[in-house]
Amino acid sequence: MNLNTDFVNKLRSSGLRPTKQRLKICEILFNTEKTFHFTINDLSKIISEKLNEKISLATVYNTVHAFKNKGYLKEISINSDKSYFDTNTSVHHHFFDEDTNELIDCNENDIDSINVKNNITGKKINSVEVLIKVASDNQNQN
Amino acid sequence: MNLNTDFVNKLRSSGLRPTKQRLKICEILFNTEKTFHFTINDLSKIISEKLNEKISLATVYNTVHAFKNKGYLKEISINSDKSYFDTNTSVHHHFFDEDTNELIDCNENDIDSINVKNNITGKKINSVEVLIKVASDNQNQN
DNA sequence: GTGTGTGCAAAAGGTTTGCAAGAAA
DNA sequence: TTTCTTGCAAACCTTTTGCACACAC
Repeated sequence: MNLNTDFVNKLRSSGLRPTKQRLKICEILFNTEKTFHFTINDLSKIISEKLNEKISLATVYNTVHAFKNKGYLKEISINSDKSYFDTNTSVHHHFFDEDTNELIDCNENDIDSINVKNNITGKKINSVEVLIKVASDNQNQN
Repeated sequence: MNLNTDFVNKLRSSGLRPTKQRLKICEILFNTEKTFHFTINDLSKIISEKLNEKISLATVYNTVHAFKNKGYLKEISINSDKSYFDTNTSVHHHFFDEDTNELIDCNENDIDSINVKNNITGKKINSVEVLIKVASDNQNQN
């Protein structure tokens, strides 16, 4: 299977050993045309549903963090009880639907690129994220 | 004391009973010239240091959430293990220093106002927040 | 064989909840 | 006296840790 070889190379090239578990997680995360958002919990469920085997939670956490550090995943800044990750690592922004807790990608043209005119001295900008919180039009939040 | 009366009115006008605990928390949060950022834990510490009495954690959580729902506080979207709140409820953006976990207000002129050209159908935009993550210039984040 | 990765269970940390006692209306 | 609020402890949930075993090289 070519894909598997691709993933093996991908992992190897970034110094991660291509273990069975990591390859399975690669398949789930990167073997789709569309990118998507997930929480660790989501991913854990997908693993146990799609594959008929279980990967330890600790390993899922390890792997996701390793992938994030290697730049294969992006963590999204939302104030939530859980962490959201994105398989789309390009610069883009998000809508967050407060009714459903759903994250939706912004199209590139939906927002002009952000120009940060002043930065903190001595620091380098790692990322600029825009989060647009939306909710049902007729909802009166307390 | 006038301030106290102000806070009593503020609370009453939004349907919150002006209890001793809520008034104390008002004093800490709103009786300063400068706005500031805090976590529940920060606030709890300030309470036990500044006042010589203790307010139960549950009450602090209750109060902060009540204030947030009434629009007296803003919750800031950061991906962090804790929630950050802001006594500055006007529209503004933030730097987040990943070295120190410090939140810093953007000046209004640092970023042009964001124009969201397309919204999700049937939803209303509640907020548009920009988070600029910065870190030390010579840091190599593995 | 050596070093890295996995899995389990336990621990940690922030937040929420249930309920009885207390305070405001 | 009725309703809202407080306080405590326990519960909850996500995430991290320690350690023994297994796997990759």
